Amino acid sequence: MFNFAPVDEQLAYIKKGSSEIIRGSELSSKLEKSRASGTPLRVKAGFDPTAPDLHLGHSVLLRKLKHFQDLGHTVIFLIGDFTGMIGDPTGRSATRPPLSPEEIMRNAKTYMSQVYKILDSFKTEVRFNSEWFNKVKSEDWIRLAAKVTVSQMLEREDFHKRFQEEKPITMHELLYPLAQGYDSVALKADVELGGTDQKFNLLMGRELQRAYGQESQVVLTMPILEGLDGVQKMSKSLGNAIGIQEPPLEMYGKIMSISDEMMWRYYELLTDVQLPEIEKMKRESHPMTAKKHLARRIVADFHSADAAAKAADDWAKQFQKDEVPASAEQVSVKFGDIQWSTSEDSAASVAGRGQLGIKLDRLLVKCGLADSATDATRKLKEGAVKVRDSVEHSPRIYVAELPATIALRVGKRVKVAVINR
RNA sequence: GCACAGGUGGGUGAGUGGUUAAAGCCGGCAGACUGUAAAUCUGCUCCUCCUUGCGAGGUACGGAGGUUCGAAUCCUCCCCUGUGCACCA
Repeated sequence: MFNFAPVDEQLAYIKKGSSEIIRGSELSSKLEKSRASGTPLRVKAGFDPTAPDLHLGHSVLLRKLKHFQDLGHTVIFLIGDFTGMIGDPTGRSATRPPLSPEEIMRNAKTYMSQVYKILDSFKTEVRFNSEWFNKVKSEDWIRLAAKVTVSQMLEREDFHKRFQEEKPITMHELLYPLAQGYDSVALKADVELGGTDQKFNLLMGRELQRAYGQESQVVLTMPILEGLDGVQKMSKSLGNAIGIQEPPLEMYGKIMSISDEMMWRYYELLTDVQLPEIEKMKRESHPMTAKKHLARRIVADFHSADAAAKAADDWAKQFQKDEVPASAEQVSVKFGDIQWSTSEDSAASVAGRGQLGIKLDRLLVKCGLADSATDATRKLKEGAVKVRDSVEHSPRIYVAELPATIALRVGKRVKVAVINR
């Protein structure tokens, strides 16, 4: 039997960094009971199966789940493969095509390989909500839907707002909170974690559990981490995310690019550094030093201390010293795709010099440094492109022989093109 | 089903027959500045091609047709969204 820590110790650990606990008193009594009976609490968190690329925003929640594991409780990692068909209507409503069982399994695997960077795989119960929803009959849905009123549903901020603004709300979206709430019933969850934006759905779980004669779960919300812009929530689709699988240098660089103000929030939500220590750094450290420390710390969490040290080094080269970092991404390009040989005379003049003509705009596109040839041309005009450390305006360059290695830079981004026959 | 109001570039939102590839703002990118950033200032922000030019072409204002020398702008039909009406007659 697991020897649970005293309840107030557990409470303090759980509360740290969390946004809201509904209700604290219920959590205490659940912990009390759990400790007395030696039964771990069932702590649930649901995840969407369509977005298997986790980022630091997700890790805020995962870290809290880990805390529960540390305390000896059972974490249920719920993959919403059924609810994924609806798609949480938060924000834009885009109907998603149902995933095939194979896709779901594949996504689940990708998920877990990432999740276990934070969670303890031995203490995690992975479930899919299709497990029970596939058995639910039409009449069960009606019974379920009968438990909640329309006005209750419209209390949800997102629905309310769209209703007010005369924007579309489809029926199936209303099913989402219902389904998520029912998950808690099916799992007999004691606690459910989610972002503050999930509050409504989480509360629906409480409501439904009560309606189905269960003790209501405790709802624990975590703050939503802002992305690189420091304003909007971190999300892959907003393009302001730091993925937990990103290479060390990229991860390090992105963390360094957040604002000084945001850095403290990241400290708070993404590291185990204690608040007093954070306050001390705020007063005494140079912001850049503190940020480097943060970046290094987070990279070390997802990669290794060595990788983090190397990333720090490379970053300094790339951004501070204007050099090409050792781990700059290499892109291999076929000469045939970028050669300059359309007109006879130019080919001759090139041949005359014994050099090979390369169309820079295409090369930039191939390397992912420009969106299109037109875009590349613009960037060249702007003087944003550096080839082998010097600014290049001309759309073509020459190399003496193949294979050739060329360091390309557009703004702060650096890539190394390896050109082959 | 009927009536009314809408559907414009990544997002907002102007634009009601002709220098409109489409204002302004936001976002994004780049340059200067710097401590990586933030702030500020400046430039850019549909695609293709090249002789890189205040170049040439091609696409673009829900969809399809039409009127016109010329349409995001007018007409027709269709699709989509929202609102109201609906029963008691």
